[in-house]
Amino acid sequence: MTVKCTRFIIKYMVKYNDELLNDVFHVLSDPTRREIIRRLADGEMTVMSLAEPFEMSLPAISKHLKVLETAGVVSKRKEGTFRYYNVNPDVVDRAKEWLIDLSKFWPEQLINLEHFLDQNTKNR
Amino acid sequence: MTVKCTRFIIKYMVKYNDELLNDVFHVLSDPTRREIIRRLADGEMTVMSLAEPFEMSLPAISKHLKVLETAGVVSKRKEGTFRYYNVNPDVVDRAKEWLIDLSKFWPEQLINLEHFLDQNTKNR
DNA sequence: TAGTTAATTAACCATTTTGTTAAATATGAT
DNA sequence: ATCATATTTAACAAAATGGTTAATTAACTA
Repeated sequence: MTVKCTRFIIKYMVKYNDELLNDVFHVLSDPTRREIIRRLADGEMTVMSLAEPFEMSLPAISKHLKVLETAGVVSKRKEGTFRYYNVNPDVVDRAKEWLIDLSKFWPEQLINLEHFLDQNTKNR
Repeated sequence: MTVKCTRFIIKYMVKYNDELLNDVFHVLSDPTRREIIRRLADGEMTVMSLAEPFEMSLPAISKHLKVLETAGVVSKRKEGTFRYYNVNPDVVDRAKEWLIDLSKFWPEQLINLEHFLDQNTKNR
């Protein structure tokens, strides 16, 4: 089977898994992009309707969508002049899995809360 | 109870929860910082021992630790000339919770995998 | 006191990020 | 062909990021 490459494929079929995490976490560090992802979880949307609740310009949203697409977090489907964006849950879930795996190694929360309070009462 | 303020408290007691997520996800977008967090999950460490496996300079590590500390992801404890860094699991877990909450609204994975393949075979 | 060690800060630099406005592209409708 | 609509690209600017080396601070040690 031949697969026409998107940015996503080009970037991640070849390289380390690390970079996918870099990009997905970077995607998630912006509140606009988090909101876009949240809304796409309800189903595909056009750029215009995605942009509607935000105060920024359309090109700004377009750029965010490119960041999301490059990270593999969304993909798009053409229909006339419209682009319908979809989220790719499996890609976002890599970040979730990383965090879940990490938390398996947490020491008990209570001890750490203690530590934290110590930090914020005694020391600089 | 009076609490002497750290960067963390100053920043987040007052402001939106959104900013905590911005910062925690930003922290996680860097592989050096992810590795630091991973290693701190095994217990506290000094800057020197944290820096040891990395190829970058000590000040670079110091900066990463400040980013981590400002985001509330780690805190430190003084002992002589040493600073022992600890991870604050509860703060990292906010990111995990956000992703877990999000994934409750995912449509079924299969349908989205289909979508994804469509994207990468038919369209530009 | 002088020296050593651990860590941070300062000053700097290249690159990336995130927004802007204006122009370009592409599709559908008249 | 022309026009309107949806979206992207270009060109630009300010700020943030992530690294460097050199200098500074702080605590212990001889």
